[in-house]
Amino acid sequence: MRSYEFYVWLDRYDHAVLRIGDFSQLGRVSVRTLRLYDELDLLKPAQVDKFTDYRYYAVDQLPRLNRILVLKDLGFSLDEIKTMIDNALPATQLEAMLAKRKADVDQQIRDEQERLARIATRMAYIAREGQPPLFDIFVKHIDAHTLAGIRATVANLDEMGMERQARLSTLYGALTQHRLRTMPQHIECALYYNTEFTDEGIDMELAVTIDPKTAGALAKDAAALHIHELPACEAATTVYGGPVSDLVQAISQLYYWIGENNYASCGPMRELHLSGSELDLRSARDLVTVELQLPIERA
Amino acid sequence: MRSYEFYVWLDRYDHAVLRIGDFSQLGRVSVRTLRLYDELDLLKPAQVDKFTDYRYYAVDQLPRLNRILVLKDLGFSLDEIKTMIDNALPATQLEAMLAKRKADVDQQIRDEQERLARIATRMAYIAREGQPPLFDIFVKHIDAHTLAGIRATVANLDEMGMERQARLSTLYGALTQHRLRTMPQHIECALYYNTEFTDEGIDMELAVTIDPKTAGALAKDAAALHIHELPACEAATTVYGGPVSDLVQAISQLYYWIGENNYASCGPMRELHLSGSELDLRSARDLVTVELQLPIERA
DNA sequence: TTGCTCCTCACGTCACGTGAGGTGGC
DNA sequence: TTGCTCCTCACGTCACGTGAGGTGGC
Repeated sequence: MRSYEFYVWLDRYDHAVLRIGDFSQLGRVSVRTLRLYDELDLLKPAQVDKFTDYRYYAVDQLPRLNRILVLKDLGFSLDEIKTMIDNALPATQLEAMLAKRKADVDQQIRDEQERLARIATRMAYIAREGQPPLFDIFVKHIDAHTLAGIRATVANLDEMGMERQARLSTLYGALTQHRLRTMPQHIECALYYNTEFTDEGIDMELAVTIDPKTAGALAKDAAALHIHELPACEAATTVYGGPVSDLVQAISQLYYWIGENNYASCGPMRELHLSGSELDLRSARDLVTVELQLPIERA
Repeated sequence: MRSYEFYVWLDRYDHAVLRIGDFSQLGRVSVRTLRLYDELDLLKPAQVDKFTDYRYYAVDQLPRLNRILVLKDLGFSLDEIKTMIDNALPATQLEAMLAKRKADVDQQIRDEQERLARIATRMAYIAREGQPPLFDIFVKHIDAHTLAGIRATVANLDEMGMERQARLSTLYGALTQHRLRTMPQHIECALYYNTEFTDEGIDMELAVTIDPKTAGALAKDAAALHIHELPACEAATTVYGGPVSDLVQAISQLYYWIGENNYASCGPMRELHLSGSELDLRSARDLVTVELQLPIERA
């Protein structure tokens, strides 16, 4: 064959040994990648020139390279691949690793599909309203809290403001009377027990978070107060900043959003007063910062 | 309210200004994250103590933080979020960005689903055979090549070896006779034109890659040779290393794999002789390294 | 000799987590 | 004064890409 006038592949790499550039082309990886795999002991060159440090690879190293690439493609890290290849793991262990990988990918697909719904919701909003949503809604985990509150039904929206301030006064009065020590960072909040948005017969509670350790004693002392545990939950939440009067928009947006994203509410909506007590409000045009939490579950 | 014996939230943060730790708890992000967002000008503290460099945040900065978190959750980078928030982009541009994001997520879901199939294939193999596959198969893009070859039908497997070596001799003879200069790294290969695996009436071609620039002249000169372009394609590929006699296992695995992963073959299978010319083989037990490429399309 | 290939650092990527080492605030 | 919180570096993450600066091979 040496007499042919064209270069036969074997002429150049007589013992089927390739320089790194040629091996990288055959294997469809970068030279940098081969150097990295060498360094990580994932794939060492068949030989290394002791004077020039040139790396030389044998063609029959391709299967090993391909095994690495396949496992990488399945989503394993180079570290995991090293374990899988070097230790010749038993089949059961390989199956376990693959099963784990499969579960992870399954989960990731579900996550991406939910993300897709959230993107679609936002796109629909902008298409409809011509601007980004005023309230950014997302799901987060809410820890359990212990509350001391006063629950009552308000006849309609007109009476809401007065009613609420009256209840709050009573609440704080009772707390003072019983010399209550709450959590250092207690938060004032309102709960809405109606299962959907309504403008009359509003069943609500005004409350503050209290130290669960004192809850037992308090329950006996202050019978007027509703002492109860608010369970931990997942909730669609948003922080509203603006005049009290427009808070209702945020609330309805929240209900709309959970519908779009395939959730259903599963508990009273919680309204946290972040910018101070509602007792300090003088007008519906006063600015407040309020966090809304709507407990949800998959519909 | 100051007279209450418990700490009211407003007592501590009189103007609803929080230290970084408290703001990070309210916003459900780490302190480190807030510092980063400060540095990136994504969310600057409402005020910074000029002596201590303490960062102080206002409660009404929560909506901005949440907007950042929501956009991050949709998959935007902090850089993109900065553009979206700072420049008050027009709705059309926001929609375009969201549409792009949606397309990306769509694609990612499809990718992950295909990955899932590949994982399942491998799991099934290991469950069935008790060991990882001998040949690692994956899909890659193959560029177009120009070939000079000799096509013939081989009656059955017994005659295969002799037939092939005879054809190859003819091929190399013709190339020599016409003083052909091929690509420096030309590769010898075999093509299988039967659309599925068969052991008789095998329609095949033995060929070498040639420089496309010389293909025209060659076609006139060497009428005995089949000069043609092998189109670019996607192919399921594997590199087989071992005795020639077991190569057939790799071939059948390849066909099995594409079925499992919902592909169909769409062209003749290509067999590249990586470890040298088939002419040098003396026995079916000789070791070879061969790359198999099976052109595919979605079934 | 001229290109071309190879070599070894070493920085950059992305969004933080995790110390180290030091200081302010109640 | 003692914890607790805050501060600023600065390294690590993961799998490479991309030069910089220098040398071997045909």
